[in-house]
Amino acid sequence: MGDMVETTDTGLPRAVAIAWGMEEVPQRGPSRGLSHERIVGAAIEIADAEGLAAVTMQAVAKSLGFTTMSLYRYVSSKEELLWLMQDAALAIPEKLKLPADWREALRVWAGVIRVAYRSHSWALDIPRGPVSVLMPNSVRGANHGLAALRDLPLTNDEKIGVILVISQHVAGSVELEQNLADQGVVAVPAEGVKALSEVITPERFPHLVPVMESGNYIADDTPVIESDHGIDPEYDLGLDLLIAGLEAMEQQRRQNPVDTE
Amino acid sequence: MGDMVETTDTGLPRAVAIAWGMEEVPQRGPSRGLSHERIVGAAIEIADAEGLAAVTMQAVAKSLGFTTMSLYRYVSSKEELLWLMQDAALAIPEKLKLPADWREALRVWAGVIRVAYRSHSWALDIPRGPVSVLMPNSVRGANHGLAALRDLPLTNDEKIGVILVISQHVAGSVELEQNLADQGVVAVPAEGVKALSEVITPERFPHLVPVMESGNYIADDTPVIESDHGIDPEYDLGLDLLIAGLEAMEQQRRQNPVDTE
DNA sequence: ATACTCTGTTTATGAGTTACACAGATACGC
DNA sequence: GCGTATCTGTGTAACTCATAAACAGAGTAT
Repeated sequence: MGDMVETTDTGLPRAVAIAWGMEEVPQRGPSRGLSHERIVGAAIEIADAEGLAAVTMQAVAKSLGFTTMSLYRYVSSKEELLWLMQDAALAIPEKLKLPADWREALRVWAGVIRVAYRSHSWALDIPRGPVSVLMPNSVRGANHGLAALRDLPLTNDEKIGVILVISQHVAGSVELEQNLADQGVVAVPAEGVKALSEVITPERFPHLVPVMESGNYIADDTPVIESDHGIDPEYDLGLDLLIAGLEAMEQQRRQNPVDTE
Repeated sequence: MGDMVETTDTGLPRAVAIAWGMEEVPQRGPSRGLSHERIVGAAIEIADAEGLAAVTMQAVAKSLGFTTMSLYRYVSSKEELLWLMQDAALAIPEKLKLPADWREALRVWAGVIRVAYRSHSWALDIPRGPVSVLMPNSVRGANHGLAALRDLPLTNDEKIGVILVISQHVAGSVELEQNLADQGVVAVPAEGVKALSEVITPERFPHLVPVMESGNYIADDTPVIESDHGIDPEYDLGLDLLIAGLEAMEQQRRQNPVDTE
């Protein structure tokens, strides 16, 4: 179940209302010294510089020159702040010029999302749930994805499925990239490889061992060169496969039409 | 960069050594009252029952009838315990009978991974990084994935890419499912939908709005029936597309061979 | 003017990880 | 056998966090 999400009087999660600029600014009290924008901006700066774990209410408040508790006048919990950060970090342009060919369009779209994730990869550590889906940049992203798929003979549900799958692939590959990067490439020294080879034997893992030996699966000591063994190939491969799969589906649909409403 | 990972004298991360049963049991002191297995088991029980957030060193120790600090004789940090939990939760059988046809084999393989993830979905909240890759069940999974791809005309690097992409899809869809489930379906009441419709207009989001209106994208109030609107379709769609993409790639390779070593 | 409401602050609580020092248990070297 | 080094589980305590509660003052509506 999970704890309840703070909602406004419209029934929308507060984070959603804030992100869409729908929160009513109070009239009566003293004028405010802070704003959601400034708070979220400060939090993002910290996350960029020192990682999401360094984003504490105290750190954010301090960087703004306010006390910790003052933030709670703008945000009802840290979770809410994280949602606002996630949305703000994933900036997607409202207007996006997409190529006519759907393949190209999908590539451009995926690229835009990828750039957004990569520029603030900590945003992926914040759970994406029903709240995130209603946030402005998520909505913008979905709109563009559907635009790219416009001419494909798919049902609405299928189109939504496709953009979900693709954006998940993008998110997954960026996340992998990030995790490999910041767990600080565990270069296994020669002695470690020897120890492992006593449990990872060809008899127990007949398909894996040959691949490991021929490739750079385990980097024995040699510090993995970043640019060389990045996961761009993994991103490209996945996208290529998905697009090729869609082409096949398109072919099939053209021969065997389905009511796409 | 991230903090350093605790390693043994072989240079392997301690979690890896423990999981493979390579840690040397001390000789001299009093006999041990606990074991890694019992600790990890207790932690998993808690995670299953109350979620990963409920797994605190204190909770685990208490459920075993020991003090919090006693755990640190077995595990050098909470992070290490989490890695052990992740591996133990993702139990993959060492032997797995795969169909001859690679398409079927991939489906079976993906299904096995999916079942593992689903049975302890909190395991997905633990970052998968270079350490995870060396853990026994990860190695087992990779081995089976490569077995499924045995007959495809791909290079080793491509095969690794494919199993990465697929397992990422599986992980992503289970994670989505979990997040939707435990953020407790934010059913937006009618008033909220109305508020949203003032910012999510057909003019600003021409491709999205029609889809939303025709489908069940936003569930307005009506409590979403679990079984109905699950994300099985999303999982299936992604897997279908990837497999269709691989078929296309196979075709192309058979006509235009490449040295797959 | 007066009452109401909102501001930012101070203070305090409770949960969490983990360092450190201790008393006792156990096996190894002689 | 005996001492010694080593390992056990425990108690205490330091430190970091999120956040509840009460408060004094600022600004607006009546």
